[in-house]
Amino acid sequence: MDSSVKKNVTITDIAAHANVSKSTVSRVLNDTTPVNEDKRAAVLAAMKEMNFEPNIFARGLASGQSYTIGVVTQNLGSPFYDSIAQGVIAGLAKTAYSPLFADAQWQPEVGKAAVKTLIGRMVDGLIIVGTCPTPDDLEELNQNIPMLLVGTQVKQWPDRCMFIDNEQAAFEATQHLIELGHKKISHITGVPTHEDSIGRVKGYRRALKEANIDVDEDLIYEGNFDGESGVAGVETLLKRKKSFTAIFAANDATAFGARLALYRQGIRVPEDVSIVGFDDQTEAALVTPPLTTIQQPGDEIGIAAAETLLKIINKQEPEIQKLTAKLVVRDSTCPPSSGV
Amino acid sequence: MDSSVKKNVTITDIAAHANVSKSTVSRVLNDTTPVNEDKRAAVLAAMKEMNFEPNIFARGLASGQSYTIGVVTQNLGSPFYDSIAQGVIAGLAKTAYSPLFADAQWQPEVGKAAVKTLIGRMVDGLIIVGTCPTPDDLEELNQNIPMLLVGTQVKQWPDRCMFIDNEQAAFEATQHLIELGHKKISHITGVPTHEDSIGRVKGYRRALKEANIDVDEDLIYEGNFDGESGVAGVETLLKRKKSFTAIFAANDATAFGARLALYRQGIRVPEDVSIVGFDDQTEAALVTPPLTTIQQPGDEIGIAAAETLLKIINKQEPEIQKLTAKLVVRDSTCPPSSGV
DNA sequence: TTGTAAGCGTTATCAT
DNA sequence: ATGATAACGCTTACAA
Repeated sequence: MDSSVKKNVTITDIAAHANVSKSTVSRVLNDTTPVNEDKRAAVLAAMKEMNFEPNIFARGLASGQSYTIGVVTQNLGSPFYDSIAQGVIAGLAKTAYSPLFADAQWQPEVGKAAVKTLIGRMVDGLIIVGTCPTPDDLEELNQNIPMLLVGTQVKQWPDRCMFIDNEQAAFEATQHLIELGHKKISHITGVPTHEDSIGRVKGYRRALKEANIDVDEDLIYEGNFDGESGVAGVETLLKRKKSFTAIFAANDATAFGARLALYRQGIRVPEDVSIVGFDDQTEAALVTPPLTTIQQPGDEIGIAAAETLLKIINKQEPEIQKLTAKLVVRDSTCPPSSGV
Repeated sequence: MDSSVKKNVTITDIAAHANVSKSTVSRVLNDTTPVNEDKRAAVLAAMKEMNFEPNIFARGLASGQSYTIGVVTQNLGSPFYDSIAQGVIAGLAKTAYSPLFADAQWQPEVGKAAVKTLIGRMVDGLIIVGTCPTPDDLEELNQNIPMLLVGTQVKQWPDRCMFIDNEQAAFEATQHLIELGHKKISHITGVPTHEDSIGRVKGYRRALKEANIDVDEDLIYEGNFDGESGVAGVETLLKRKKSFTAIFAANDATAFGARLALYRQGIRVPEDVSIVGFDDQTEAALVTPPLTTIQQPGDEIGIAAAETLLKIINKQEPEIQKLTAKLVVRDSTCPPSSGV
């Protein structure tokens, strides 16, 4: 709690105080070479007494290490990605590393700039949440710096991606509906080009196929992961006059939107139409009716990502954990009745 | 799309390429001294061509500045605080500064450690989201480093806090209900000791008082800002057998919880009970019925905070903007009928 | 306006 | 095991 604004204490000061050379001080600081016990003690004492704190810039400049992890986020306010970011912060909290954030706004250009900034800041590794740089850029990156893609799947880098099996999860979501007796199941997709979305569509189709239910393309609506597309999806479906008794939405936001559109038409959930979402964001348990959804543990993913990246940085075996999503059944699904 | 992995480009390289000295390159980089237009152009061209990115450590070491802003967050997954954090990222995006995050988990101890880490990393300024260090710690901090508290109000530092007028906003929320004809209005509070919560309670009381409605203490339930407390609040209210026709919830999450509890009891919203929330988080517009709430622009607050802090750092006039919240009327409120 | 050169506080490479 | 000393990349007097 000393306030003095005097010059910062440097290893040179410590060296003088402990009667050793700068190098020795550096050695005890980094534990890189054996140092005699008495000298080490003297140095440690001096450091304590003088309240020494190493200058991270000098350190970084000289060593090339920054003890900083760059995190590229997508400022879409998506609760899932937010929770991943929070997880990364948590995962790094007890380590010597700190997370440095930059935002890509879902734009490859911006993402590229963000990465550039981060690299300019000499980050020791990169966690890219929700993709964004193009595969080419990624390829280039991956050779220069330890990197991990999180919350999404990029084919090119199976061992550098941390994601859940979207297809399988979507399969289970759809299967849940089928087991309840539904046959006319609609799917409102996410951004069609997004890997996650593609996987979920696949799972949906596979579940239907395995149950010998023909896929009716008119029951599939191409959305974009946000609430509005859920609203639009239901409105379109209704306009098409196709009857359906259930909806599998690509994520919770979409599910909320779909539920709202049904509400406006006086169509009951789940009595008339069942809904399954994807993400299990906080609100899923609070909406009416509480939403049956796929639980995707964003924070755990973030924590695991941080740990894994640190291992990669320290040249340990990467060991990508396979994170699993699971179905959480709440009140938005039930056996079909009339349908709509 | 050049891929070469060669050594990083330094100002020395740029200098050579542009036929000037290192100093000149530094000058155009920092805009600190006039430089001839042709040389400046040559330097700029070289920087672009060689894809130059200044090394932040070298810079920091030489100048004492880090071009880094420390951001202390509260990992509560609260959408409001998340959006502030996103806003800070956005506000810093186009500047030379980058945000360095650390998490305080709503614990003063952890917050203190977080701040220490950040300072050890020589951040040029500190943005503390949602408070956490104790006032004493803050006092000490404020003298050593430019600092801004965001999304909350701490009496001691009126000119270092960026927050909306909670009392006024709550007043308007309650007034809206009163104008619709409600007289028996319940309030489910946030964390009782939290400044924001205290302000909202005050606004609620003032609105009732100005309308000559007696405050019924039994209609006030002490919650804690999360969904569960909304559920518990309504259950308690119902158990107390006090009738009420409207609820003003301390935030949206609480409102969602309250709405769910009512739903479970078969009590309709808004026909039987109107609800007003606070925050206008994304889901507020998607729940059923869409929630009338106070719109608190988290991202704008974050952006403004970043800009303000930068001004403080650069010794310009602080000029704390007074950010305003406004009522967004949706479908969860209507004139009272029977009530419950 | 521009260039030279001396730091900034560490780490890393040599010898010793 | 320890100590000089040269980097690391940039800023900043000080000269010119």
